[in-house]
Amino acid sequence: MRPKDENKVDAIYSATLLLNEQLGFVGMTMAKIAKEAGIATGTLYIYFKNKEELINSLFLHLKKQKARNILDDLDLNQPYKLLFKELFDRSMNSSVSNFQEAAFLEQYYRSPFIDESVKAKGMEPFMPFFQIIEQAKKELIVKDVDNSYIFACMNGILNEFTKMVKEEHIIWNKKSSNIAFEMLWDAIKN
Amino acid sequence: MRPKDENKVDAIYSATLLLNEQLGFVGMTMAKIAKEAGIATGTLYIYFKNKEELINSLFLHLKKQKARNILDDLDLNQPYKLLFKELFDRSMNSSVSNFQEAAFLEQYYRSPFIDESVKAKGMEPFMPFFQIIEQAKKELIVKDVDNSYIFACMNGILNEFTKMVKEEHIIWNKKSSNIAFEMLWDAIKN
DNA sequence: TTTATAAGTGAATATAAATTCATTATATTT
DNA sequence: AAATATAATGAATTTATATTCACTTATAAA
Repeated sequence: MRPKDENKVDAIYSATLLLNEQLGFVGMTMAKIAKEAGIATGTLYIYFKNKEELINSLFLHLKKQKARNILDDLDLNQPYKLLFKELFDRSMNSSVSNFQEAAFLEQYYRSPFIDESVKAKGMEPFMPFFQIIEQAKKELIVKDVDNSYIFACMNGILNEFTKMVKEEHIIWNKKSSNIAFEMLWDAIKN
Repeated sequence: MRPKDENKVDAIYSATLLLNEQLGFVGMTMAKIAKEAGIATGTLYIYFKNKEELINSLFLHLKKQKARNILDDLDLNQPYKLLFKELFDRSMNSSVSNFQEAAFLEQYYRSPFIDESVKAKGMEPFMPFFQIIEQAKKELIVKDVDNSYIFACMNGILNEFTKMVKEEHIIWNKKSSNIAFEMLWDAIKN
């Protein structure tokens, strides 16, 4: 027998992300994905049943990767402000160095390919993050508002700063990340 | 002669927005748009040269509409915090009651249909808004940081709250809008 | 009324994309 | 080294979508 070349999955994912960044889901055809990945069109169908499955697999892959980037080896025994700064920096670094992810998610969430159960599964790796917010609220560090509000502020600010950095309206370095974080912290701190 | 029925343009825009909301640009075909608008496919091509032109026209239409919603008859002679609250409420009301707009823009900005000159033209109606921020910074009301930072915070928080409201994680009323605004204000105030 | 002109139609055509499949190439196993 | 199972290929097929066009209908002007 001949084994599958698991590098190909990565190549396919990369190609898909690149094409999405450039042209969105509309411009992302199976033929172009294959060409960009350096394989034949038919080979795509050896690794994925069809386009829908390819897209949903990539979605889960990105979610898991992001959760790892943000949560792996996180030191929980530090003052909350530092902990949130750490989370903020990790999120920004992950988003900025992997901007294609955000671009992909935007398209995914409003596409005919989306699978609601897959979407829900994508949240699972982030559970520890929600627990941190809960705990910070209990200890009166963070505003006593519904989780959604905290979440909206963090996510919203993160998303927009990522875009600003990507569009080169902001240079991302220690100074700018401190300014940005202080704004976020002011928004959510008690 | 027979005149064009200008109501049809509105019907086409509405149909396009609805389809985009449901299925994104991928699921938005000319045949479906026509059917949803209650006209024949061919009629679309009387009002718009092709799909690209339809999409770019709709983009400009939405931008102008939003600028009107936010800026028309704005009372500039009030304390800055109230002025920003007014802007925040108007933006949220406009976004929430017209969520399809945000969904459309998300897809538009990363599609093969985008026309950079049209995109730039879409910013024009918002110039007065930028001037308000500038002035508030001069008067030391708002943090003395680059405009992009202020903008990222406002936009980010607005976007995320809109999504939260749309996904029914937050109910939008006087109370919740006050909480949300206080978070935003804390983020940008000096 | 009649006529001229453009709107409106939807089936037909052209184009493009997803998927299949007969065939070839390659890595394991015996 | 031969046999075998699966990966890989890319042209052919199927399916979907944008656009056109011959024709019909509605309206304004004559």
